[in-house]
Amino acid sequence: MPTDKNIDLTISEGHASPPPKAAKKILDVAYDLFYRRGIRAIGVDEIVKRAGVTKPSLYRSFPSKDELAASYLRQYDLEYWERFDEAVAAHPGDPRAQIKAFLTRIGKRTQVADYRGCGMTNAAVEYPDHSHPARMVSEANKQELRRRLRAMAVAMGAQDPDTLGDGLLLLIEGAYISGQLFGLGGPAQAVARNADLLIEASLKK
Amino acid sequence: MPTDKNIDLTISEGHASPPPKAAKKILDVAYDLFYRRGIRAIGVDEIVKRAGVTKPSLYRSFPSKDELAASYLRQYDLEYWERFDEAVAAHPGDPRAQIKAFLTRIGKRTQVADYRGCGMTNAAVEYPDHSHPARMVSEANKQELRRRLRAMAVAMGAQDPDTLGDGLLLLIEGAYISGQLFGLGGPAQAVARNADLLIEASLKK
DNA sequence: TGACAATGTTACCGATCGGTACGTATACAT
DNA sequence: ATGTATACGTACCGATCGGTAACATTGTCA
Repeated sequence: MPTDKNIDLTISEGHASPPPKAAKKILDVAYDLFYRRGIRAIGVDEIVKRAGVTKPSLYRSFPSKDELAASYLRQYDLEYWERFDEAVAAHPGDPRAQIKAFLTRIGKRTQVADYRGCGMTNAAVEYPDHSHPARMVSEANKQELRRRLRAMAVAMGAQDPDTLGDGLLLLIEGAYISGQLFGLGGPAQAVARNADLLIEASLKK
Repeated sequence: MPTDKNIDLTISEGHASPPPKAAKKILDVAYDLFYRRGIRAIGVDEIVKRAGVTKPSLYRSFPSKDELAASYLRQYDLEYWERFDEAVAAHPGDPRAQIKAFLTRIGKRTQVADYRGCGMTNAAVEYPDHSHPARMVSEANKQELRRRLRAMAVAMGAQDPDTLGDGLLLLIEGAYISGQLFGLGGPAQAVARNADLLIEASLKK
């Protein structure tokens, strides 16, 4: 079947053909609009208009709006773990400092006007149906987050690593949500402090 | 101006006229659909169909879909504080036990299939615009939650009550979100345990 | 019996939704 | 130059969106 839609947006290097420029523009615009205003709130017409392309161009690169939303989240996923790994790399062998660095960054990020939380979390709220393409990306991302946090709780020497890992996840999700709910001066700025208290209380004596 | 739409759904007692039956049916159905599937995902046509009424009936009782959504959240708000006050009343003068009771209940509630989190939180995610009627109800509810939690942190004798109150709020919001993200066996079941650890670590020595 | 308020009925509005049939322009290899 | 493939644009589709106009029907109370 020659109906292979070009979802793979890999930028071909050097001499190779630098293909679908439209697809990249579309995904960039969709990323911004979906994140800031919500997926359901944005129609494909607005996306193609802002991207300076036309609708058929969108549907040549993406099989549906739902799949475009999933692509947006896959991009979000990439950048999410980049940020996560930066915090980890900044404190080699010190998981507690890694967590603190990651949460301090989140806490800061929530303290800007019109902060919109986590794109993954938001997408899951918008699409309760577990079979929706966007939600599946979101759920996979969160499972991975849970896995990493629990592993770090083990490395920290927690009495009950699963409980601590999950507690950290709750604080993080709480920061994402309350960041967009309260705006400046909200509870999210206290996330790193509370996480550190929780860690301290969870270590083996 | 005689355009007083009947948003007040007070049930008149006894002999008084038991008016708008349609409005109640509409709000009940809207409540269920908005909560389970999301506000943006549900059209007014589906609401009136499931309620067994017609569209003009809806627009005689509610000025717009947005206002119907706000009414849904006002109802949600009422029931929310009912549940909160139940946990408080169960442990008079013992804020720590009150929190524990409230969070244990949340933790249990999240452990059912197709749990959909907090209607207030979800609405805020669906409507980033701060001027949207539904979002305004949601934000007011969360401000009140923050106020109460901080007051309870004071009553518990926390070293830094604002930080503890906000930490509890983060855990709660995290439970709402991860409850619907992870389904059974998710991190939300650990919310009460983590809250208690955090409280213990936050008290004056 | 008459008046009023609440609900129902039917039909409609313009706007927007996600998605597509089909013709055109451009690039490159031969 | 010509064929071939790929990318793009014009114009359109049916369905649904939130919302309304105009009128008929019902039940209640005076």
